[in-house]
Amino acid sequence: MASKPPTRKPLRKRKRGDEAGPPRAARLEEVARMAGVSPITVSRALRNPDIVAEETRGRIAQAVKKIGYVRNFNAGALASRKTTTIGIIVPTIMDVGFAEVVHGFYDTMGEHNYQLLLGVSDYSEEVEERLVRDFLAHRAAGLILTGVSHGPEVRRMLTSMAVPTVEFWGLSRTPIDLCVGYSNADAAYAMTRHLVRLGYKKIAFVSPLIGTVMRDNDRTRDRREGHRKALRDSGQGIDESLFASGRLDFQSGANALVELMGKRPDIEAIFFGNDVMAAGALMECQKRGWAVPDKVAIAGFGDSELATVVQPALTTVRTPRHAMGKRAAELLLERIGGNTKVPKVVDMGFDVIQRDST
Amino acid sequence: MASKPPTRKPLRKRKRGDEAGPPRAARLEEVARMAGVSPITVSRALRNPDIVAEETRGRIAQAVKKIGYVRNFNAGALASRKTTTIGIIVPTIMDVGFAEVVHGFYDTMGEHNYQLLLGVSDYSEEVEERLVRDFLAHRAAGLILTGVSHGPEVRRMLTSMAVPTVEFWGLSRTPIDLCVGYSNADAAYAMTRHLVRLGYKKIAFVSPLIGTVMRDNDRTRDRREGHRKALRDSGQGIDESLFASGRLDFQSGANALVELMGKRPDIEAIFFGNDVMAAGALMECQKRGWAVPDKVAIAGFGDSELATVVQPALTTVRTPRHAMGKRAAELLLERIGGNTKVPKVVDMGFDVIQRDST
DNA sequence: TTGTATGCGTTATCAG
DNA sequence: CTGATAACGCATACAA
Repeated sequence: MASKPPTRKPLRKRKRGDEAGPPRAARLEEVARMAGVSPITVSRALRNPDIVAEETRGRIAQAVKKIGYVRNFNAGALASRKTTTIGIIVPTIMDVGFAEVVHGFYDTMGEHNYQLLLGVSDYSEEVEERLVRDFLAHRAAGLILTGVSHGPEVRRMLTSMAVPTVEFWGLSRTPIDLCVGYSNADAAYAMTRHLVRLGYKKIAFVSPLIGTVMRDNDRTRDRREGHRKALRDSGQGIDESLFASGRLDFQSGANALVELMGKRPDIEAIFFGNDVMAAGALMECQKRGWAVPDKVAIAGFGDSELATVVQPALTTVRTPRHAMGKRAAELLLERIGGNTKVPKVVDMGFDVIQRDST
Repeated sequence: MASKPPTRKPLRKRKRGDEAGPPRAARLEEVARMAGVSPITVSRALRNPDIVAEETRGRIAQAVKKIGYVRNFNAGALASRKTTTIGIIVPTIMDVGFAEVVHGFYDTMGEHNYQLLLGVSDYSEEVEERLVRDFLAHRAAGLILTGVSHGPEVRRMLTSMAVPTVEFWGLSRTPIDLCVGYSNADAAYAMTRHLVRLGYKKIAFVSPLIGTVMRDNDRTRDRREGHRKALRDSGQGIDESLFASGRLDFQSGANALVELMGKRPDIEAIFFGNDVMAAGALMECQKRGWAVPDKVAIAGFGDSELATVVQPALTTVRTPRHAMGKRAAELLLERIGGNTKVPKVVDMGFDVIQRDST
């Protein structure tokens, strides 16, 4: 009995999915058959049309449309070990500040045909770690993280898997990979110095608290510390009764105002760590007929749209939210493209905006 | 020469990735080897721990940790033809309304270990179609779309690929698959009837416009039509000079107020199609010393946080944003789970909230 | 410019 | 409860 050449096609025993089941999506092969080419040519026509003859491309396009073929990124990712998926993690999307960064980031990445996996950490490092793990399971081409403080496991995973990563909204001396933001401490410092220059003496500070279990975070802490340093550098002592905190919303801003003025009527200015709280306080002043800035000056942080609408317009710190997102995208794209000479830490700066509330 | 049994492992010619290249992520096989089991057992231990012996599971967990193994969803998706990825498309994330729906949706889906692909359409059907195609390429397990008006190709793709889909923020008589929302027309109708009941006669309406090229959308149109119908049903004629429109932001709300009152000083109430514009108008009234609601009453739409903070508090329509997102998630989960008896259209209702601005 | 052979890392299926 | 085998649908490497 003559030995046969090794069987090349081990006759598919068609075990899977050949019965009823859900309608199976079309494959490259079917498009190829209809267009009279090989699957790899279809693959090429879809990913890089230029390298396929125009006439061939036309037949393929027709077949694709007729069959209603939709690419399978999962199969592609497996074969190429590449994805066009980016993971971004923010503490919340209910804060327009984060939404604005996501927006800036999204626009730029979208132009380059990347898709965005959105993760919301609710200010929890534990949740963040789970999200990072999930995104890595998707083999995300890159990751964007909020802030510069992350769990050790997050850092380990990202480093060991060598995933391009950008941390935003802060400046880190030891970024996981890349970092784009501004110094929250310097920004708050600048505002307090500004208030001192305007002649205010008793300057209170209100820290916004967030999360389901109310707490602050690295950015908020940095702002408070910047404020304290400014007071010291201005020769003013630190008076703990001039510090308050509250949930990051309008009502808590109003409450903080009332609480502070209640126990320290000599307060001349209040610096809120967030525009929303400052706006809440401003409206409370209006209700009570307290003159701003004559009875008490009010400053915010963030320069949200509110700031120019409230009466009087709010003095605040403008942070580069949209620009941060955009820059993060640009850096990430460079990094994914293999450029190793991108700057590790990018300082986007900030501006103190003097308006009528101080 | 004795015939050998058929070679099972056709000696991998190790063509790919065996040289330098980036650090290759660990595979199931390596974990399996270290734990002394087969890869499929590791796979099972990771996906469904209960069906693996506790002792085995322990060894596997150890190996996973030591190696730093991270699952590969792409390979898993290919093999199982399933993903835990959901695509959600909203017109923008800068509007807290959409952010709130996403939030409600995200929380519920997150609990069930789904990941979210975020798409922003910028109110464009063309962009929406591209996003749907991308999400289908990811083989998303389900899709969430804003509104009930979509391009024909979107409907075709989703139907032919039989992807569980929920349209939210509207009620459709012919949903692509499922639909959860409320009637914008009825909601606006209810508000205008309410204003009429309060005794207002000349009631203006302001339509918010959105997108990079300013335009309205099905939801905004429905609100305006609801308002018109309410006027007709109240025996009032339609006076086109009582209609205005403007970009959806504070300033445009203020502008619309000024414009309307300028040309029609007899206006008694203005119904804004969005709270943000209404709040802008309210603040403008304050600046100008116009009494609200005595000189002019103001109503909004959406019941955003602002509504209770502005002075006077804003009469508005409360829409079930968070609940819509949550319900959409629940429906989608049922649908993905194979439940075919879920309701196709879910009406979440709305509430007219009477406050001090009317 | 197009095609052939092969592997990507996992899971469904069936057998034990 | 665990394992052997065969897909899953596509893209890389190389050849033509």
